[in-house]
Amino acid sequence: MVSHKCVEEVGYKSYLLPANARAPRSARKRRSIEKTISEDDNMCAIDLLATVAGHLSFESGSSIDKLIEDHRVVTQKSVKEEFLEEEKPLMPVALSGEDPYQGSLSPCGFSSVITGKVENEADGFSYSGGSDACQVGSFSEDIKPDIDGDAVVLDARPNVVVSLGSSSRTEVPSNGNCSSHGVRDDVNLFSRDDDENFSGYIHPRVTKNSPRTVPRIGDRRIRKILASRHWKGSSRHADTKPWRNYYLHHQRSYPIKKRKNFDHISDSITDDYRLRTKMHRGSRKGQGASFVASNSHVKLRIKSFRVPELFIEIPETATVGSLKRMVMEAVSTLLSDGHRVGLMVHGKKVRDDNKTLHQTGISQDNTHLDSLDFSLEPSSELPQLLTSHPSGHASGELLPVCQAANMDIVLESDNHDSALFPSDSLGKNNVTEDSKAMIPVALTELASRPPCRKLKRSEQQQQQAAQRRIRRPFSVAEVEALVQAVEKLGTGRWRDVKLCAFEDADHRTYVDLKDKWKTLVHTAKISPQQRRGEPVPQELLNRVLNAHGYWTQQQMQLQQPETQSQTTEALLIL
DNA sequence: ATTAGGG
DNA sequence: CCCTAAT
Repeated sequence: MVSHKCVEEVGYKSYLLPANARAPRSARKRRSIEKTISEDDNMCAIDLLATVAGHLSFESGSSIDKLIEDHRVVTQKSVKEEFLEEEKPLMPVALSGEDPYQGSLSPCGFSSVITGKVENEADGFSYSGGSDACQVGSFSEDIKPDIDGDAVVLDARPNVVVSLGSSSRTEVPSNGNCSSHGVRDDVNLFSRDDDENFSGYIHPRVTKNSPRTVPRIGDRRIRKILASRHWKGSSRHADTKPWRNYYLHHQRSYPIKKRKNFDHISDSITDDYRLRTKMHRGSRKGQGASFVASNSHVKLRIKSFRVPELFIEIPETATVGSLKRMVMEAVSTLLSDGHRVGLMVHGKKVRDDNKTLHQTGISQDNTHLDSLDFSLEPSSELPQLLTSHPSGHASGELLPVCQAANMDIVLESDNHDSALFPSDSLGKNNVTEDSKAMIPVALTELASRPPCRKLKRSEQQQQQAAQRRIRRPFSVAEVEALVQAVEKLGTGRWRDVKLCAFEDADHRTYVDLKDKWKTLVHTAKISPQQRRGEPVPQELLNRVLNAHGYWTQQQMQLQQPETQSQTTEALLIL
């Protein structure tokens, strides 16, 4: 969140000498930006997903390592907002833009639902949210996790599609029109590579000067980093109340636990691989492999992940790109924070984890498979409706959150990589045999294995070494706030800049601000054609240049004895 | 804990 | 963004 509280104090292009504002550090307010959290809890959901997805995707020769490695990998298909009138009071969206400071996003629902669909037709790829694709981004990095032991290497490109359903459904769809006598083996999540990176979205506190274009955020360097870097870090920027963050203006960071995820992928895939190896030798990578049906296994294709009731509040002056990023972050958070998987058969929850699939009615030769639903549920915490006022102060206050827009977010897995799936395996001829299942492990483990097992110490250490904060491009509003703060405070007092303009933006450290200023200065110096990401208004860049020039000069003069007249003169000029 | 600068 | 050295 960007605050402009220092703006009023100084006019445009007015600068203060550094000596003025510097307060003794002892007197400065301290804020604890980072909180500790149980790593295990935090990673439950994503670990689980990693496990599930790992199984599913590996089985079919693809991988979702990219998704797991960074769940921003999403393509948004269509967006439609619907607001429930019955749901009470407040207008869910600040359409007027008059109070852009209160924009927030929060999931309203208690649980999210993953809908498992069993499909056997090639047309199962149809989307539920309409046909007008609206891509907003994805990854393009080629991540190849190295897996020990069986040395399984994945290099497929996951393509995950997230869409906002065109209808607000509160019930778990049961996919009735999908015949279920057979299932394909192409349970896949893979990321569409459209050269647009994602990261969490920071809700702009000020939106009147919003950019006019859909932002393009790209940091190709990430590619290199992701591929080669050995990440280190700790459990910083964790938060046990993920949803609260949305009401706190997305101030928290959600580090991507890459290594951790890889570990789990490795584990699950390794297990899977071993299991499968027993059945079919020689199909290590699964690519193009024609799977031989095996008895008493259920093969499932999870087509969509349903995440109902994400609450999004955003000024109408915000950009489409902003909205997309908000949704993106919401989905990311949903995927990454402590959730467990629930299972429903024909709409009934299956609570007994010890039941066999067969006992539950999940078997290769029945018709229950078409109404098998997986749901994401909060794993431990109480309903994640904790929030706080937009002012960002008192935390833990309860707000009537559920007044809102009722939007469905469907995370649909899809597969367009025909190379991985020979056409004959997609055709109808193999239906019967396909129905006899591959994916032997995934479902079983979903139902029985504790998704979050205790990690060995070595694993934990590895996980801890995987922290990297998600990339959160500065919005124009944030840049504006930063520029104004620096105009006022100078370039050497990032802590004060933080306090002045980003006090409520916990995810923006003074180092971040310093770095951003650095890049801003650079951006301002290069030609517009070379700039990437959401375009920063030239006017802002000019101010960046001005301020930068001024303060660097100021710094010079501080080193060399300065005269009073010089100082005064500088002030007058600026 | 901050600052400054390279990676 | 991360990492480090130096305050």
